[in-house]
Amino acid sequence: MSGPTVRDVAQVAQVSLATVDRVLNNRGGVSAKVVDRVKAAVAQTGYVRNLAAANLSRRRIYRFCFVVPSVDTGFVALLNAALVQAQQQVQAEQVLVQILPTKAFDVADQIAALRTLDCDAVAIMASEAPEIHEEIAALRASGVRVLTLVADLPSSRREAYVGPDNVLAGRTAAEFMGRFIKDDGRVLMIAGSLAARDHSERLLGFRMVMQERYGGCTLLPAVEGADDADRVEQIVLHAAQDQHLSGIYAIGAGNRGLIRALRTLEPKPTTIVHELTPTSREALRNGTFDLVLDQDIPAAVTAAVRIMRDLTDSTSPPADAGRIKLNIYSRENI
Amino acid sequence: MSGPTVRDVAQVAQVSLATVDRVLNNRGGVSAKVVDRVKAAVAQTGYVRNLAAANLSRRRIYRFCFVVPSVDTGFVALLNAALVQAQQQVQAEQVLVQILPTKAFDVADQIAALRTLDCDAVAIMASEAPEIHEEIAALRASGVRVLTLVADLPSSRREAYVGPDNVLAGRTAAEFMGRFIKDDGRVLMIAGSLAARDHSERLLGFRMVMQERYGGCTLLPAVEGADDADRVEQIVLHAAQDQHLSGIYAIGAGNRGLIRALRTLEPKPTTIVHELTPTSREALRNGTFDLVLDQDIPAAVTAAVRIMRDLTDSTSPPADAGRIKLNIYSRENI
DNA sequence: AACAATCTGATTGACGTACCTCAAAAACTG
DNA sequence: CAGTTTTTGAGGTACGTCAATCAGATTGTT
Repeated sequence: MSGPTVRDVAQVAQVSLATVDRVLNNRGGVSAKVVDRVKAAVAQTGYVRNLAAANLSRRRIYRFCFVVPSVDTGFVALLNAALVQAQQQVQAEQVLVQILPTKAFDVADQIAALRTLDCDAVAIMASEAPEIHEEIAALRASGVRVLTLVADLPSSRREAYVGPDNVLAGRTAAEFMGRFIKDDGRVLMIAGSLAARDHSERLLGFRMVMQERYGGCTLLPAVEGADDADRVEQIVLHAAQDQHLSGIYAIGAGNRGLIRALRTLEPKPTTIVHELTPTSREALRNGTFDLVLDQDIPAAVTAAVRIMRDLTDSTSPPADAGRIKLNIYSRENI
Repeated sequence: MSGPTVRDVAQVAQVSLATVDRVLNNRGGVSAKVVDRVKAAVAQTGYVRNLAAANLSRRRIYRFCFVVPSVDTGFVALLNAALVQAQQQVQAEQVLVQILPTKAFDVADQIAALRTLDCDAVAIMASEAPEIHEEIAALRASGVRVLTLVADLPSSRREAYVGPDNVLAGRTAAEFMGRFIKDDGRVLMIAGSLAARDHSERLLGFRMVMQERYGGCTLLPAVEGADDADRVEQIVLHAAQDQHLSGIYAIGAGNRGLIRALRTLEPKPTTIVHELTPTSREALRNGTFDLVLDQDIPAAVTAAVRIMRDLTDSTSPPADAGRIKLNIYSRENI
């Protein structure tokens, strides 16, 4: 009834259980001839390792850690919620997930957090800093698998990145901006920080497509909103005071300020923002925002856990495993 | 090192292993007092059933079946590919997935297929017909769990539906159609079949939003393309021969014909279609199509398998488990 | 031919849960 | 209080794999 087991493979290959085991878990000490015979038997019988039994026997416990900044934005709240949920989902599979909050933008605190780690793999959401790179290298050296989350550190020794393609996100935003705007006017871009790699990549993509295909629009110089609502509000009001704004592309957080500013503008600029939070969802529904680009956070967490497991097992994860899809939300499909 | 086991629970609750087992798998025959004590012990120790061990011990094999029409459209091809992939993914977890192709639109053949079934649960993609409803009822009566895939049969005795919210899909299409069209002109809607529930629901949603918010556009009466390329081509050419078309919403298959027709039209109507297939992807990339709405087929298959497992285990799946997200693709994010 | 080195077989005991039996204990029944 | 029913305990086997040991067989080398 059940699928073929190692016993069946052994029988077909005409070898002992021990030998099959040696081949399957490549423990070595088996002649090439026999290896081939066993592999052929695996193919012939259609044997697939019973994961449940394997994990049980191995009694492996995966210990994973997520290092995330603790700031009060909807995005981080969603991320934490997704992490807690993942925690519960995987605990039945002997996977322990630890969440380690760090002070945002505080490199020293992040380093300290990384030093306390005791786990098989860690996913880091951190800013770009040489010290962080060094710490990642140290972790790797001590056998911990490291991946970056949401914001990549490509030049570090991290082994994988889980998050969206931010250039593509920017390009997509531009494509819709260009099609939504009827009058060719001025477009304002607000980033959280130009030093944040994810933000600058989005800007880059946005600019590329706007210039390529929607040259009628005038791109104002990009401004930093520091993910702060008040700051964002001021920026928008200032940019709109002299002349009409046709479009706003808000890359970082601080959407509450953006909404406040938009209430005073008439006609309302076409507004595209990132991350589907309760705030942006409501703004989308009532027409304040025209489009929300969202990285699917639960999907990212799931992907991260899966990659961590693959890395820990030393089975290289699929190349595109970390690419998180970009979700596009209009007022109709939230 | 490892998490708490039944043994720990038994010790804390001051009962035997057998009693813990009776409580955990509610086999009955345990006094209320003791049940409470065991449950408290579970809570106290933080015991979580080790799924690997449980499945292993149970040696449960799930046998699931997908009944899908075998027509030569990109969508069905993608569905089959997703099914084959799912097949491989879950076989390590002792889940056997069988794929049963049926002749499309041939109710007798579909009935015959359903009669041959021997499995725990089945996902059906079938047309609406009283005989199918009866057959579903018969399956349910014999203990098979039944769910519908992609196209729902809400009035049947199916226990779940996996697929997108098609009204919402139509509404979303309309939202983007309205925003993309600059001149308020005539919009053509092509369905595969008006009798197909998914298609008619999309039409409904599309019409609602167009009339509600984009009243400037004129909606032509919906036409049936029968998922056939030549037929679709004729429809478009005919609709465009007298007067300019501003927009086309293509609901079913037959996109190759649509592309052929669009080549002859100048200026090109804003075109929104369903399903991201190699054909539609290419058309999106080169600007022939403006937007593609896609139901994530792999996600649907995964969701279906998960629901089948939940149903088979008699643990009711989450209410929204079958709702498949609608993916929106522009030329930039494919 | 003797020796080492390499390969292979046979066997065993976990891992944590499910499921079953049999007997003993406790709780009711009249 | 004897008899019945319900509740609990003790113990075993099985699931498929991993990991380890030890003995035996097959090679290759001098």
